[in-house]
Amino acid sequence: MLKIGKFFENFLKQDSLFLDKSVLLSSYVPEEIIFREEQLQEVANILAPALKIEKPSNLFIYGKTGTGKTLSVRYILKYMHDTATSNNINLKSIYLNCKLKRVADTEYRLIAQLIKEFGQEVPATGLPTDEIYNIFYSLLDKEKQMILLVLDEIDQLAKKIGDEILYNLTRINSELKNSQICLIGISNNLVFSENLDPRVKSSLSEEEIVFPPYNALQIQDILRKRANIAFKKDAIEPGVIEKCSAYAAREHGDARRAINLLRVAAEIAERSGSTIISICHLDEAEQKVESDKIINSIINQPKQFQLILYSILLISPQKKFFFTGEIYDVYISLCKQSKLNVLTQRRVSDILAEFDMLGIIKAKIISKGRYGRTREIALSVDDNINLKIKELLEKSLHLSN
DNA sequence: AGGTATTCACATGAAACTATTCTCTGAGTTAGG
DNA sequence: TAACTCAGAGAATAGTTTCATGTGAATACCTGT
Repeated sequence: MLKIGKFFENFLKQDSLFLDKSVLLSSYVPEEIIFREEQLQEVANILAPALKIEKPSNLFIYGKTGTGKTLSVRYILKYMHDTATSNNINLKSIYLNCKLKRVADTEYRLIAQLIKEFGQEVPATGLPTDEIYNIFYSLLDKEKQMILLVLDEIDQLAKKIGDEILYNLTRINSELKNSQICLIGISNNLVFSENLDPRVKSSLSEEEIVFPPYNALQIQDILRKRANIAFKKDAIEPGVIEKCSAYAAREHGDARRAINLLRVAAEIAERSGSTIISICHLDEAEQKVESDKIINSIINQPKQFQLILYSILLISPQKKFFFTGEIYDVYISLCKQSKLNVLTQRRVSDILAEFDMLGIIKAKIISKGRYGRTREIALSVDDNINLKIKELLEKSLHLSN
């Protein structure tokens, strides 16, 4: 029996730290949600009329990432759904995440996705948008029903394609005879509705609820609660939970991040054969989470993006800050070398802005007075990740030296 | 010295273009009656 | 004549280019002392 065989043997023998890993995944909905009783009650109050097929007020929920918005809504919807089915009420709830690429990030696709929820398929392209609307309307109006439509990360949708679609959605009700639809918007962006068309704003946010961030103590409790279900007893070294929540609280009370961190730490601990999750595993996890996030976002980028990033990496050892023009020059020569076609500076500028959004670089727009205005760019990852990325890019772009 | 005006090197916006994928429609073609 | 094929028109979308306009402050250029 060879090494690998032995490895699997050991793997089987070694008992897992986990009792139930799914508890630490973001899809998990806990039995009870702590520190959100108030908000839950409010949401419930607002949506309750739906059970009597009376249209509830449209609802708008704000809060930063990891404050339990999505979780709470899903929780409420689940209970409403249960109540509805046991009382034979025709209530349907649809949850859509508007950020998901190729699912609900355009007007056409959003409606197409809704149609799909009603069990019909429409082609992904080829039909005019109003045709899609018509199909949707007739589908909706076939029977008397109440529909709760949850649009998660609705700010992304509005940012990308404008607020016209939201206006259309709010007006659906006046087109329908039998059904009624209630919109529940969820947004990470606290000022999102400020720059919305006033008509949309008033009808969309008839009710508003804000989810405040958790503080470090609350995150600790949340983590403990999950950890109790997820891990065996005494699998966690004291102090780990505290530190984990401190990481998350430092951001802005992002509970999802904290839970994720804990899961990764546990995985690392398990892989290293440890029977306990210790602080050092947590530190390692933090690094891994960070670098995974960045590396993942890079390998999914198209070639041109990668080439531009590679240009940045080429300059970066030489100085701390550099400017759009410098990167563009390097980029052009790289393009010539690898005979890719050259993008305009306009485009490169946009791509740099996207890198900034992704957190790969830190860009600040500065004015150098007589010498123009530009982005002052610095890499925001540390050197060892940096090297990894560079290797990765060289491989994927087939270039060396 | 102090105050304006210029000027650079991009940023930012809007519109238009390109290529790809897909539907729908109607003309032309084919096979069977 | 019904069924089939296939090209062409029209849509949606992503990625890009073209054209146009905006911008903050270091410098150049005045001005009056």
